[in-house]
Amino acid sequence: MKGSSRLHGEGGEVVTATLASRLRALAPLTKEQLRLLAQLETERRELQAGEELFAAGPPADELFILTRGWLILESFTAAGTRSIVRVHLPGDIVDTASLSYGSFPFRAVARSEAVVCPFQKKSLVGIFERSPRLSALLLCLYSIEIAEQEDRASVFRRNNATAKLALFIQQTFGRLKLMNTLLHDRFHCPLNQTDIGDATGMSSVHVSRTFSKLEKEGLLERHGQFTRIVDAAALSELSGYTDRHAGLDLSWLPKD
Amino acid sequence: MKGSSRLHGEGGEVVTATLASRLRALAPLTKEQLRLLAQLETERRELQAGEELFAAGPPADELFILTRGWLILESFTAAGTRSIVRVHLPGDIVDTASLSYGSFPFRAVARSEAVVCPFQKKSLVGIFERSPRLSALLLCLYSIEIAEQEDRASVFRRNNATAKLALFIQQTFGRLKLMNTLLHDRFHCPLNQTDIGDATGMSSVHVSRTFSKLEKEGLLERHGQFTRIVDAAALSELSGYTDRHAGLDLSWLPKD
DNA sequence: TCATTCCGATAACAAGGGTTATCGCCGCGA
DNA sequence: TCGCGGCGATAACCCTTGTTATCGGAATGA
Repeated sequence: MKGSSRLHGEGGEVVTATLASRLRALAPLTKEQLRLLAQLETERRELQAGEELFAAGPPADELFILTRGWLILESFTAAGTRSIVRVHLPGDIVDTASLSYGSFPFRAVARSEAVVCPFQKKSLVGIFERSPRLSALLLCLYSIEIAEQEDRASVFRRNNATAKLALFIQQTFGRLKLMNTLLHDRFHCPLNQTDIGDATGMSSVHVSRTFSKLEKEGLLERHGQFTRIVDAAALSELSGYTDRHAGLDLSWLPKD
Repeated sequence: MKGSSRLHGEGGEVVTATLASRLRALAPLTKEQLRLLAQLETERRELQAGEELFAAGPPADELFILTRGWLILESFTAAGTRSIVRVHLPGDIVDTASLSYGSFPFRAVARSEAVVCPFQKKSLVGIFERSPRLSALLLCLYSIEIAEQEDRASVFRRNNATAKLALFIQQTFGRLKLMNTLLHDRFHCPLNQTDIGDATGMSSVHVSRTFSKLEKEGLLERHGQFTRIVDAAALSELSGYTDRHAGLDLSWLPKD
C-alpha cells in the first residue's frame, strides 16, 4: 500500500475527530449540546486519496466536516500556477469561509483516504436557535482560524523560506496533536514536497533544499512520509511560532 | 494640518461606519436587532493619529469596534522587524481574533484620527441569547474575514510584488467602498510606503518602485495620499482580485 | 529664516530563491 | 523482468527583490 493513502499516526492509530470533539477541546459541553452537534454529523462520505470533494464554482448550500484524513483546498491562477489555500485536518470544517458564499471559490481534494460529514447550512440554524453557547463557540472556532491565518501571513510576509517551512511543520503538528493525544514528536504527512511548496509559497526544489538544511542542522528527522521534530524550541525560534491554543480564554461564554 | 491625520474621502465626506451598518450591508435587520447591536456601541473613545489603542500582551476582556479612521495591527519579530498583520477600516471589529484569547497578541495603533467603541466580550452573550440571526450574521462576518485573508495569503504565496501591491489597493478600496457609497474611483490612504511594505511583505524601496511602475503603465494615479484607480480590470488581472462581497449567499440565515 | 524630521525617488550592489534539467530510487503494472 | 511514472536530491544559472545610501521636497518648530 502506498504511504500517501494511509491514515495512521505513529503507533498506527487512526487520526479521527468530529466537530463535537473539536469544540469540546475548547470548552466543556453538556450532553444536550453534544446531541445538537451530532445532528450535523449523521451523513457520511468516504473519499479515496486524490478524489475531489468539490470543484471550484458549483453552488454551495452544504458544508463538510472532515472527520478522517487530510484534505487540501487549492486555487489556480489564470497562468495555471496552483496555490494551496488551506490544509485541512480532522475536526475542521472544510473551506470554512464558504459558509457565507453561494459557490465554492476553491477546489477541495483528499490527500489521503478521508471521511467527511456533509450537512446543510440551514442545519446550523437549529444550533443558533437552541444554544447560545454553541453559537459563541462556533464564532470562537472561526476566530482561532483567523488567528492561525494571521500567523501564517506574518511569516509569509517576512518571506524567509526556512521560517515558512518551520512554521508549516509546527502549525500542522500542533493542530494534529490537539485532536490526537497519542502523538508525541512524530507525525505522518501525506503531502509531497510540491504540495508543501504550494502551501507555503516556495518551489518544490527549495522545499527540498530547506528540508535538507533543517535536517542537517538537527532540528528534525525524516523517514519517508514521517517527520520527527527533534528541536522544537529551535524551530519556534526560526518561525516565531506560538501555540494558539495555549492563550485561550473562553470564560465569557454563555452556559447554555 | 498633516494629510496623514485626515479622515476625509474624496469629496471631504467623513468615512464612518458602525458594526450595525456593516451587518446591515450583509442582510436586512429589524429595529430590535439594530437596538441589540447599538448596545455594543454606547461607549466611545477618540484616538489621535499615531496613538496606541492597546499594546501586545495586556489582558483582553474588551473588544473594539472601529467607527472612524484607520488603525493597524502590528507585530514585531525578535530581530525587530515589523509586520502589519491587519489594516482596519471603519466597521471592523479590531483584532477580530482576540475574541478567543486572554491577551492581545498584537499592538494596535491609529494611523489617522480615529474613533473606537469599546465593549466587554460578555456583552456579546446578550446577542447570542436573544438573536439567532445576529449570531449567524456575526459568524458570517468572521467567515468573510477568513475569505479575504485567504485571498491575501494566496497572493503573498505567489510572491510577485506587483500582484501584492495591486491586491492591497483593490482590497482596501473595496472595503472602503462597501461602507461609503460616495467613493468612486479615488480614495485616501494615510499609510506611508513603509507601512504598505510591512503590510504586503515588501521593502519600502520596492513599494516605491512598484507604485511608480503601476503609475507609468497607467493603471493608477497618485496625488499625495490619494490614489485613483484608473484601470481596475488590469489591476484585477494582475492580482487575481475578486470582490468577496459579490458572491454572498446568506439566504439560509434564521429570521430572528 | 534656518535646522530638523519625515517621506518618497533613485541608484548600485548583493543574495535569496525560482527555473530548468538531470539523475537515481522505488513501486507498480504489463 | 522490463518499462514507466511519481518523487526527492542536486547543480547551474539568472532574475526579482532586499539592502544601503544619497538626494530633494514638504511640513514643522525654534
